[in-house]
Amino acid sequence: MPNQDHSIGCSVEHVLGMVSGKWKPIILFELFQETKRFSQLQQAIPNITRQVLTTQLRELEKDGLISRKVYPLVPPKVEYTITNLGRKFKGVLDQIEQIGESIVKKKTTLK
Amino acid sequence: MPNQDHSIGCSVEHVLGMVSGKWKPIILFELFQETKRFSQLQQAIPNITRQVLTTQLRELEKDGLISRKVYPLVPPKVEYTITNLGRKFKGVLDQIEQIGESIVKKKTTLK
DNA sequence: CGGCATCCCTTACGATACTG
DNA sequence: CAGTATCGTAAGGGATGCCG
Repeated sequence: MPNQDHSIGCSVEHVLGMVSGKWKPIILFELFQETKRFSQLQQAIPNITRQVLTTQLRELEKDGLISRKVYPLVPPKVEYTITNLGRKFKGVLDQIEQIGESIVKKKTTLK
Repeated sequence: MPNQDHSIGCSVEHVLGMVSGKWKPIILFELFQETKRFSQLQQAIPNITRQVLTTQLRELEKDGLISRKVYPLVPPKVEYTITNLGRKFKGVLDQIEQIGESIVKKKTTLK
């Protein structure tokens, strides 16, 4: 059943929600570069608490955008890697970034 | 000052917020097609209350994605039109829609 | 090191009733 | 027709403390 109606809008809403967390775009930008440990993400993103970082990572993992690998060591070591699905969002976020720049540019031009 | 740090993530977050309202993508899809009246949007989007539709439209207008034209008539007539800035989001939303489809396809393949 | 449990606060969203 | 005003609820995010 091909959808012509609002199931389209519905799926868009769902996918949009996958990257709409307050810190998710930043986390993804970090992981687009390379696989990183939890502590590396904490350092790369100051102002985020462990609790919130954990939550956002869990959601990204649940939605299949990143994968989580635990090394059974003491002390613990956990690595987060972008998945193929997660990589598909790079184009989207880059476009959004460009729109952001065009808005900033327009603002400065106005003054 | 060219930004290498998180002002990038910050602007992305801001732009993302512009389209992250629960109904905003749907509203934009409607207005990508053509200028529409308030009542047309209501009919096109069942399940949305007037209050919420009004709020989302006001936010889209405030962020410059749509423009609002009031015809001083009785009964009132108000038209909403996508702006140039708003049109820039078409590519983003189309990409997101494609990702959504790829996810749905993968799910059915798994079963 | 990388969590989870708990509490709090703000915001988004929604239902309903009234109005120029 | 196209709103505003008011109220209620739920979710997202944040601060802090404990744990294997």
